[in-house]
Amino acid sequence: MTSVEEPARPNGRIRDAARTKAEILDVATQEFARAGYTGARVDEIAARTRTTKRMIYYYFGGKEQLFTAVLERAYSVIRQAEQELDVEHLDPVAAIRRLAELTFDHHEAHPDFIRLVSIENIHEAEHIAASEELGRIGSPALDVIRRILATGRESGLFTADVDAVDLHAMISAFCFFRVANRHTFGALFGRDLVAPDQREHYRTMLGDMVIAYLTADRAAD
Amino acid sequence: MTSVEEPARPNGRIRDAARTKAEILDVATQEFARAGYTGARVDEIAARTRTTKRMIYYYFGGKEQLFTAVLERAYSVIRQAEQELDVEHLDPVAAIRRLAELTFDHHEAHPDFIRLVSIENIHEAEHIAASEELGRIGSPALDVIRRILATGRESGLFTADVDAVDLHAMISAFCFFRVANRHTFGALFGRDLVAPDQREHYRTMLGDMVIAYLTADRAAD
DNA sequence: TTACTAACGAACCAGTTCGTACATTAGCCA
DNA sequence: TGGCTAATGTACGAACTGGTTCGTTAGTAA
Repeated sequence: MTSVEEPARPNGRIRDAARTKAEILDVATQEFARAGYTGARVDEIAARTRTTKRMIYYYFGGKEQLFTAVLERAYSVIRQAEQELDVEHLDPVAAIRRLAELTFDHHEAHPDFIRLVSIENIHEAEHIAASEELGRIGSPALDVIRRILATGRESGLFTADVDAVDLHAMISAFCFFRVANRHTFGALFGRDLVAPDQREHYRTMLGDMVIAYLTADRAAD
Repeated sequence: MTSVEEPARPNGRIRDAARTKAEILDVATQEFARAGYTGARVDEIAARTRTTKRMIYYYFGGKEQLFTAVLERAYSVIRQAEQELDVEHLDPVAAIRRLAELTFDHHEAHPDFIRLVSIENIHEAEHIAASEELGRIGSPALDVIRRILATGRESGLFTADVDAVDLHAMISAFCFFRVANRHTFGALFGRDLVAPDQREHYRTMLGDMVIAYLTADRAAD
C-alpha cells in the first residue's frame, strides 16, 4: 500500500505515529469497503497492518471513530479533485460536461469510496453526523456548478430555473449508480456497467443527458 | 405486520407453515434492511416473530438463504408492479414518462427494497447469483422500454440509437440514488431529497431529464 | 547519560452469535 | 382411534468480537 519498504530493523519497533495512523486508515478503508461496517473486523484490520489492535484504539478510540476517520479521508480526496477543477475558460456547456466527467472519473477510479458511502447510508449517515469536519465543509463542486449555471443562464443557453444542488444530485446519481449497483444490475440484466470498453459510451451518455436537460425547450412539454 | 391477531389458543402451538414462513420473511426483511446482512441478527429476527429461531433454520436453512429469500420476494414485488403497467395506449413520450414515474413511485414507497439492494451490492450480488429464481427472470420494465423505444424511433420522435438497458439504468439511477443516498446527501448538502413537498419537483425533473435526453438534437454536439 | 513520555505489543475478558442436538406435539390419514 | 410425520420449542456450545489491562521500549530533551 504505502510506498517502499523501510530498512526496518529486523524485529525492532519503529516509532512513526503518522505512518502507523496512515497505515491503519489504508487497511481500514479496504476492510470496511469490503465487508461493510458490521462485517469489518477490527482484528482483521490490525492483522493486516504492521501494528496491533491496541494502536487502533490508541489512535482512533474505537471501531466507530475509525470508520468516521476513514470516511473523512475518503471525502477529502474527492473534495481535493473538485477544487483543482478549472473550467473558468470554458463555455457553460463544455464546463458542465467537464465537471460531470470529473465526477464520472472519480467514481470509477474509487470504487471503495462508493462502497463506503453506500455503507454509510445503510447506517443513515450517523458517522457523518458525528464528524465535525464532514458536517462543516460543503462541496467545491457546488460552487463550480453555481457559477456555471449563472453564466449559462445569462447567455440564455440554459433553461432558467435549475438548481445547483439538484444538478449535482443528477450527475452523482448516474455516476454513483453505475459503480455502486454494478453487481445487482449485472446479475439481473446481464450488462456490466463498468466494462472498460463501455466506459466512453457511458461517459458520453452522462454528458449528453445533463446537457440535454439543461438546454431542453421546456415549453415543449 | 400481518393483518389481524388470530384467536390463538393461549399458549398452544398453531400449525401453519405458510404463515410462519411469511412472518419470518416479513421480519427478516425489516431486520436485514435495518442493519445490513452482517449486522442483522438471526436471534433478533426470531424474537420478533411468533415462532423461534429453530424455524428459520427449518424453513430456510440458514442466514444466507434467508437473505436470498428476502431478496427474491422484494424483487418479485417490483416485477409485479412493472407487469401491471399499461402504456400501450400512450404516445412514446407520455409512455416513457409514465414508466419513469412508476419506478420513481416504487422506489419511494419501498425504501427497504432499496436498502436490500444496496446491501446486496456490498456483497457483490452473491445471493442473486445463488438464487435460481432471480438469475432466470428478466425485467418486465425492459420489455416495456424496448417497445416504447421502437415506436418512438419509428415516429422520429426519439434519437435513433438509445439502448433499452441503458435507459433503464438512467431512470433507476435517479430514483435509486434519491432514496439510497438521501442520508449522506442530506448531511453533506443540507437538502432532503425525499422531503414530501419536493416529491413532485423531483418526479417532474426525472421525466424532463429522460425526455430531454431522448428527444435531444444530437447533431448539436 | 539520564529520565521521561509517546508509542507500542501480548494476552486476556465479557458478551455475542450462528447454528444444532434433542425433545415434543398438532393434525391428518388409514 | 391410533400412529405417523411435519412442525415446533428448549437449551446449549464453540467460535468469535470489540474492547481493555498491564507491561515494555524507542526516542528525545535536559
